[in-house]
Amino acid sequence: MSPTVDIAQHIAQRFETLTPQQRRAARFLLDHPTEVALKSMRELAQGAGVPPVTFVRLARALDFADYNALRAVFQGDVRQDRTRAGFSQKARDLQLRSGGDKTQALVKELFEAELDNIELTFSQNHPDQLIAAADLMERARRLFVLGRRSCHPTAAFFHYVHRLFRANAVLVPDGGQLVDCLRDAGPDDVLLVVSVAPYTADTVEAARWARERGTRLIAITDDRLSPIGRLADVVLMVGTATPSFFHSIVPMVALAQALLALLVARGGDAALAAIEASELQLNRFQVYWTDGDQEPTP
Amino acid sequence: MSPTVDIAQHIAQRFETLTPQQRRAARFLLDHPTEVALKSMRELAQGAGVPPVTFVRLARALDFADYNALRAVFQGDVRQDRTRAGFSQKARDLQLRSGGDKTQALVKELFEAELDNIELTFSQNHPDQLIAAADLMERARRLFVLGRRSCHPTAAFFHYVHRLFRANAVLVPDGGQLVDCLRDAGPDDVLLVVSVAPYTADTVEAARWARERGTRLIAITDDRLSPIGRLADVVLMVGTATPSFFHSIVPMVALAQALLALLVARGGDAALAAIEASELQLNRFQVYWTDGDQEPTP
DNA sequence: TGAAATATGATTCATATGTTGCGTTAGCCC
DNA sequence: GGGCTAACGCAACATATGAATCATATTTCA
Repeated sequence: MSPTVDIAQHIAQRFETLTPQQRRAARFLLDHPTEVALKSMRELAQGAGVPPVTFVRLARALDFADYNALRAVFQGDVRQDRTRAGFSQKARDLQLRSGGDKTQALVKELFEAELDNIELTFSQNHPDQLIAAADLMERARRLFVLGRRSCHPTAAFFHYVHRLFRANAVLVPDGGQLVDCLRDAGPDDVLLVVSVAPYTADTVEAARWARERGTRLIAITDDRLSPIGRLADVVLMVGTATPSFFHSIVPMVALAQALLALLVARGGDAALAAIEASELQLNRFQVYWTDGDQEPTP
Repeated sequence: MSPTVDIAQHIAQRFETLTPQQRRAARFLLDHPTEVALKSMRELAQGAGVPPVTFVRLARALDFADYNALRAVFQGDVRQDRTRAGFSQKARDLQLRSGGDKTQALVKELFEAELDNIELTFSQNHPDQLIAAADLMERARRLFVLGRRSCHPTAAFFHYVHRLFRANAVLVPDGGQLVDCLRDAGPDDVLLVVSVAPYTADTVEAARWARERGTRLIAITDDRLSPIGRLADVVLMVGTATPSFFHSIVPMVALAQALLALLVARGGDAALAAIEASELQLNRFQVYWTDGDQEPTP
């Protein structure tokens, strides 16, 4: 795990306790980790739009002896990344005909952005975090799955597949009042929430509600410091960048799929048996189209 | 190792002209490029076993204005490596390899499969096909969007975003009878259908129905020869391979997003104005959460 | 060998950096 | 509104840093 994750988690945990200016500085740290390693405090301060002293206070607030100790973490990351990753770059060429067309260029960019998103998603989330999420979900009495608006499809997909091998998932509908669904959520339950900026107000509310009730929270989100990221027991990060006007949900879907795969992989025979039963049922109800030369792919 | 190559070559060329102590310092630079970027001259001097001033003299001997200019080269390398290769593939490979865990291997495979899926998707679909699909949709009176079961989230997402800039899309609900929705579909309408094997029976039916009525058909599917692929005016191909037990919907989502981006890019000012109106409306209804200390990062 | 030229490192200096102290401001509770 | 606490930022401080100076050591060549 790139250790930036550690410091990021630490910052996220303490984020509530930080003062507004310190939060601004903290955001800057996470947004520009390399600069932190390289530049001086005063330079960073200028970039972040805060006085230098804020970084000193931030370091202390995060239990570092001094600012140098904090910076040392970021410098350590740089060293590690460089020694590990080496310096070469994977040559990636989407073999689009060199049309020179603007539209073709756009399409190419769109797809490269998705590749980057997936890469980013899987580098930002150490398998241990996925495993931690799977742990929580396995032990859950009920698993509420929540995603509003553009995030709802991801939640719905997760729920659909999840129900193939386990019956305790509840999909919170996209319309209507959340509280109707979450009213009796308790400490034995888990809430999987999917949300990226801009965060829908009721999703934030739901996260707080869950937190107050002791319900464990797993968040698929784009900002550790967002209200949802801060509250979550497990944060799974996604990048949403794209040349399009609308954020990408590809990384969320990819994460959701990875979680599902993990759950089944760990669920063993019971999960497999459940899946088999689901398939039988679907076949029995003639859900799928059949043809002479066609056979149902598993 | 990319741009460090430049400085390395430069040093190699001048190496003969350097004094013995400067050579020692120069060797140290090339052996520890990351440290040069991070540490102070004095610290390096200690590590290299030369007095600090040697680095100043070395910088001048290499035609740099001062030591800072020399160090800036190394810092630039760090930045470049991190932003571009940075957290990417190779680092991740090594990370995962170091664990040796089976679960980690699974996670790695899952993500690599998605990368392959995206690449495959974009190599299988020439931009012209996306453009053809966009053409059809633009001219459509109504645009029916259909996806059953696991493909429904993709359809729903497409519909949600599409409605932000155009009002003529109709999402066929996942439950219930298709015919209720498509009854009056005609030759001026377009049906966007998302379906991969195993094909749900009613999706196939819907495709036939549309075809009979003269409704144009755009298919996001995994097989050109499937009943849906055969009937479609435009086929957009997706790969769905994954080590998971369930097929991946990531490529469909990526395609859907690409289509949306194309539609907006071609929609011009009208589309942008519609999006703006949508945003205003959402803000007005206070859909999104707002925070005081939040500010747009530069 | 001896003188000139070069190389080297200790010392010093001006500046940059991280930190501290203190006065001011802003928010909050009674 | 008044009193209180927390937050903030300016200015001063001690230290660290890069560079200049100069004396000494080493090399070079007659």
